[in-house]
Amino acid sequence: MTEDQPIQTVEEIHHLEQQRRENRRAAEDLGLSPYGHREDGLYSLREASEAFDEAADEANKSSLSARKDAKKADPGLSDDELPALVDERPVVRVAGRVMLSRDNGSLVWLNLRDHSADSFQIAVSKRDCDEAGFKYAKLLDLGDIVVAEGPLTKTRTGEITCWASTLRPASKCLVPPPEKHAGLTDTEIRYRQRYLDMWANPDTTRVFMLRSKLVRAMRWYLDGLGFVEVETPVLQQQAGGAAARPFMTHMNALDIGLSLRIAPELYLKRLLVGGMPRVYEVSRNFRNEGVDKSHNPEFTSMELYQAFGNYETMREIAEGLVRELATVAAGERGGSIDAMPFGDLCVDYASDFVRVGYGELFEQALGFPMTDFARVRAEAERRGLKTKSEDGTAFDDILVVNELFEEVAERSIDPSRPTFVLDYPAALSPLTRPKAGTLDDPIPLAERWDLFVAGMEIGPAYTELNDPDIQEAKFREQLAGIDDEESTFRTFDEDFINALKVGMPPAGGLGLGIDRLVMLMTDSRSIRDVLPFPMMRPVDK
RNA sequence: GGGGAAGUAGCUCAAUCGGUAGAGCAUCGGCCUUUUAAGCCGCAGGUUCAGGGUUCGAGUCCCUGCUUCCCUACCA
Repeated sequence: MTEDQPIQTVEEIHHLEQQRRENRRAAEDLGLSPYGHREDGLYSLREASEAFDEAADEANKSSLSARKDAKKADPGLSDDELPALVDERPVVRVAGRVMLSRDNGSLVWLNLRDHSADSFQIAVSKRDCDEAGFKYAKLLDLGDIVVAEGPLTKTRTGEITCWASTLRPASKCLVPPPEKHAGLTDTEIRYRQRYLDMWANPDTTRVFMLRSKLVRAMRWYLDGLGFVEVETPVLQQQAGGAAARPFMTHMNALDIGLSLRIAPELYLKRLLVGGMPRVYEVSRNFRNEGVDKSHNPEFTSMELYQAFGNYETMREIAEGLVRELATVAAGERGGSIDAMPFGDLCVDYASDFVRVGYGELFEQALGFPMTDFARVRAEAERRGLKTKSEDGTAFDDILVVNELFEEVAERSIDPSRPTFVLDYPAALSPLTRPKAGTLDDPIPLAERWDLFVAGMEIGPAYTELNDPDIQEAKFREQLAGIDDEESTFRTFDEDFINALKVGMPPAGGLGLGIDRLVMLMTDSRSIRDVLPFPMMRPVDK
């Protein structure tokens, strides 16, 4: 095995990679280290642009032309006898990936890219750059990471440029880069080789940077409200807190089956029982379900619980929090929070969010009250919705109401106005406190809301149930298969019941989908665009 | 799950009715000290996603499979 073929044989290496390996070797022969070393005091490319000094550059240029004129007038003058050379130009050392190279023979122009700037120009001239640096400029490849050092000047066309006195490699790019103008558009390569996408398409990186800022802003906001961030188990013996198929795994030491969590809810509530008054968790959840442009098998939610709060408390927090995130995003991207672009929409986060009751919205959209079950059933059948289960038994009236609601009423919400839909039927939210005064109504209500933005469900909130007997009865009810509705629990968590028996204060709970919020704030239409590494089907080779 | 589109050189894309697979960029060789997708001259680069079928002949038509994207349904 030679140094040039550590893994593959020469025949298997693409000739473009082969060429790059040869160029790397040629740089080594110049005495340059192809993979670089520690660099202190590097300027970011943006900082380098900002460090440019117009006056110093002008002074340098006029002193140069004065010397030239003097030389022309009297060619016999020695350098010492010419007017003094003035050079107060700031000198910077920068690093970046080579995006473009224009070789004019004895002068090579490079455009570098880094995290701070998409393009910054370096001039490598035979006259002013050291010999190894100049030779290296001629044999570097697009995609290489380089370090350049030199004074800042402006070219004839007015572009701020680092006029290199030295140039050296910092890392080799052995892979042929995307086309320099059209760039990388193949979505499959963009997702599978995100590192390539990120430097070819700087907007991709900007989305991830903004995502980080948004999550930090969320933590800052909640900390300011007195919430404490906690971490609860990802590996659970029974995955509860939501209705979803979990990923299963196994622990060897204890020889037990474990699930990856589908929601942090039941553990966060245990902390309330233990006496923590306000807790939240930024939680990676895992659901063994399908993949599409708004679903990834692992996704991030933020759940919070506040002792002695209720769903109204949660509404105030959610509205303030979402508006805060919009403010951060608007500040970063430019624009204002009363018209945040999302696809064809402009979403208004500045005005008070819309609040509408479930029943109210139903009646507005359908034209008759949801308690008119005969019309509900007739309308559902007219629209071809499911009104009975596989074995022919008719769905409960309330399930049919909800089918219609999701089909018609949910779609009637103005997508450009964040909207809270309040007071869901209690039958649909078995783990929620019933709304006082509605117990004897034809459709008893629960203290729950859902927040919709741009047609997406961003998250629900509840006044939580803290009566252990009712909770236990609900658990058993669902386990018995009485309720087929999907948004229900399917596990019986005995220890959680015990925790409620110990006594949980009345509380409000809130869950927000972080990925979806980031989609809204970054104008991304697919969840894959806000996840650095979305789930992809493996490719066999 | 149902429907639609796509897959051709490293990248971005062409290829008319089924008739010799092309271009630009990148690479390689040459020229060039103020370029901006630099320019000029020249060379090279292909398992047309995979497998089967029809045909004298298939990138193109048919079948199967793989992958990606879009629409639709569902979990957030």
